Amino acid sequence: MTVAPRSEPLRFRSLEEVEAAVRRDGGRLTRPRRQVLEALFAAEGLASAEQIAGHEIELTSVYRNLERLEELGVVRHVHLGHGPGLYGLVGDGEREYLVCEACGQVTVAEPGRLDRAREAIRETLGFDARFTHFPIHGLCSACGGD
Amino acid sequence: MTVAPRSEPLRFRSLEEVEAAVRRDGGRLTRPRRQVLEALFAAEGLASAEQIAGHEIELTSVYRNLERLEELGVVRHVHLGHGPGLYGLVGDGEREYLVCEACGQVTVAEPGRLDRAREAIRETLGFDARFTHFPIHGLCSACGGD
DNA sequence: ATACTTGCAAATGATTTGCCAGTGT
DNA sequence: ACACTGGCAAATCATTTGCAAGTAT
Repeated sequence: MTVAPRSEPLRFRSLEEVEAAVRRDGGRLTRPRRQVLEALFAAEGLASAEQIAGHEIELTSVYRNLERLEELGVVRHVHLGHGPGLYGLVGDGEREYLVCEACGQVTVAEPGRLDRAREAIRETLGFDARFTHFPIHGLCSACGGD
Repeated sequence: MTVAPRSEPLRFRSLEEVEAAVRRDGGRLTRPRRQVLEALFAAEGLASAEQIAGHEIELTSVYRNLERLEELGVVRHVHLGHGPGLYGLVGDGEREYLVCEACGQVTVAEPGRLDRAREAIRETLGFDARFTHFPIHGLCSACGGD
C-alpha cells in the first residue's frame, strides 16, 4: 500500500538521464539494470516483467530493478486485470486506463480526460480517484457501453 | 474475463431460497456447500475464501462452490487490492467500492451514488464503468482526497 | 445407480526472499 | 576494498486442476 508521489514526476527523456539519476542515488549501472532500462525505452508503453526480462536476464533481477526504478520515480506500474503487472516509464502527466471486462480491450485516457469523472467522485464522496495504478473496469462501447 | 449478468439479479433472502435454486440447477446440498452458504449469510458483507472455509472445509471446495454460486447469480466477488478476492451474497442493487491507496480504507458506495461519475465517463469515452468487481482506487478524504 | 462432489496432492502464475558469489566505482 | 547486485533455489500467496473415493438424490 504505497502512495504515488503527489508532485509532478520529473520526466526522463533519455537513457542517459536515467543513468545519471541512478548514479546520484548511489546505484550501479550493471548489465541487467541497463537492459531493463533499454527494454523500457524500447517498449513505448507497458510491458510485463517477463517481457522486459527477455531471455538474457533473470526475472528476479528485473523485479528488483523495477522496484528500485519505481522508487526513483522513473518507472510506474499498472494492474490491468488478472494477468501480471505492467510496467512503463513515467511520462509527463499520467495516462489512466479503462479495461473492458467483456472483450479485454484496454483504453488509454490521456491526462485530464477523466477529470470530470474525478470531480464527480470528489464531490459525491470526497475521494480523489486515480486510474493510473488500477484502471476503470466495465464495458467498452463495442460491448455495450454506449 | 467474464461479464456480470446485465439484468437485475434476483435477490435471495434466505438460505432456503438459495438451496431451492441450487436444486433447481441440478446441484446437491452437501455439507461443505451448505457451510459456504451459511458463512456467506453470516458474514453480512464480504469475506475471503479462507474466512469462509473456516477450519471445517477444504479451501478447494470453497472455491468450487463459490464459482458455482456465482454462476447461479447468488454470489459475486470483488478484488479490493493485492489481497485475496472477497466474496459476498448478491443484494438488490450492487454496491460499489473505493479503496484508499494510502490507508487502505474501503468505502462502500450505495447503488446510484456513482452514477454522475459513470455518466461523465460514458459521455467522455463511451465506456460503461462498473466499480462492483474492481473498485476505484485513490486517496480517501482523510489522506488528501478533499 | 449414477451423476455430482469432495478431499488431498500437486500444479500454476506472479512475485518475493535468502544467501552467497560476483562486480561496479 | 566494499557496498551494491546478480544468479539461483526455494518460499509465498491465491487459486486451479487432476483424480480417485464418497454421497446426495
